[in-house]
Amino acid sequence: MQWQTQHGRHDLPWQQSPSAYSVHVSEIMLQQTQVSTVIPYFERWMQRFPSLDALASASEDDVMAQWQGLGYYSRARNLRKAAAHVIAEHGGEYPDCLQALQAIPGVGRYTAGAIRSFALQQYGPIVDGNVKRLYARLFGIDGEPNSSAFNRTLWQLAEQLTPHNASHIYSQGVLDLGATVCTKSQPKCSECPVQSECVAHATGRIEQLPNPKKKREKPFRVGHFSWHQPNQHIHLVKRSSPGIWGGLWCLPELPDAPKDAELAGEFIHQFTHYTLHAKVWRASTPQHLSVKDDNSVGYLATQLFDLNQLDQTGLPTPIKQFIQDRIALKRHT
DNA sequence: CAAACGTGGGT
DNA sequence: TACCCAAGTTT
Repeated sequence: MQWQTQHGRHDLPWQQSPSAYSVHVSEIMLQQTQVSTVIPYFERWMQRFPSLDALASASEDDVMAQWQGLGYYSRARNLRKAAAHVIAEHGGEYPDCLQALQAIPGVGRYTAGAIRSFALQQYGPIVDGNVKRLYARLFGIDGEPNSSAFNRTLWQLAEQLTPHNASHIYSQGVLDLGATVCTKSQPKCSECPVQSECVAHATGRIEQLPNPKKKREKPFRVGHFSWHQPNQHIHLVKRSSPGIWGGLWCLPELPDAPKDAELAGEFIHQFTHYTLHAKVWRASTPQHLSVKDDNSVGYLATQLFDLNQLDQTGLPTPIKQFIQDRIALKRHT
């Protein structure tokens, strides 16, 4: 806690006059996403949706457009649902017990602890990637990453070590220590306040802890999309959720390559769990059919968008990129 | 419990 | 280039 006060981070946007709402928003955005990526999104979000009420009364399309590019879009859909939930179930005031916090859509054990700590300044243990790395090294914990046994051990440590007074300073401390000193590669052990107590440092196992995750092979998938562009408009469909890019507007996805169609373009996109080879086919008529997640075909909301106002529409990043590249290309030829 | 769920930064 | 993985949650 002393280290946190002297060397921790204090100037992040969500640390300035934090409310339960702003802490909630920042914590959801920060899930699996780096601080530097989140900062501009957080600032725009708080401008556009400054309060729980503003968010609850916004349309899903508005919310998705603000989230566009951040990824893991269920976070945005859940955040909007969460605003309605807190208003309906708690009269617009965040609950303070961990169990009630975890009942909020999109809020799991980590985020519940973070809201307790950072917004309510109450006892709120947290375990995230930073904390796992820090504790695994400090206490020399081997174990399959993300196994229940490994997680159980870490949460138990967090619950024991987190103080009941000024919990927020401790929680921010372990977060910042993991993020800035006990880093994945080339940790700054000479700057670490607990170096003398660190099992991994004493036994020369910094590089081995936490244990590496076993990697799975990444499948390769082909996706077919249709391109229908009548006079400066582009035909898009709203994707269903759950499923990849759920809630975003996208080129209609086809079950197969259409017969006798002309290829408008193609691109490769890397997801965490698979590689997508997208082929985009010219269509003279709009395609209302779309492939759903389970490979079934359904009808989705469909709309023509002015090519000049795609900025205010939530599209998957590679699809938006493809459209913009193609428009620019056409302008030159 | 494994797998789904996005995108981009760092080495 | 090819990985790893980042303030995780849900199914």
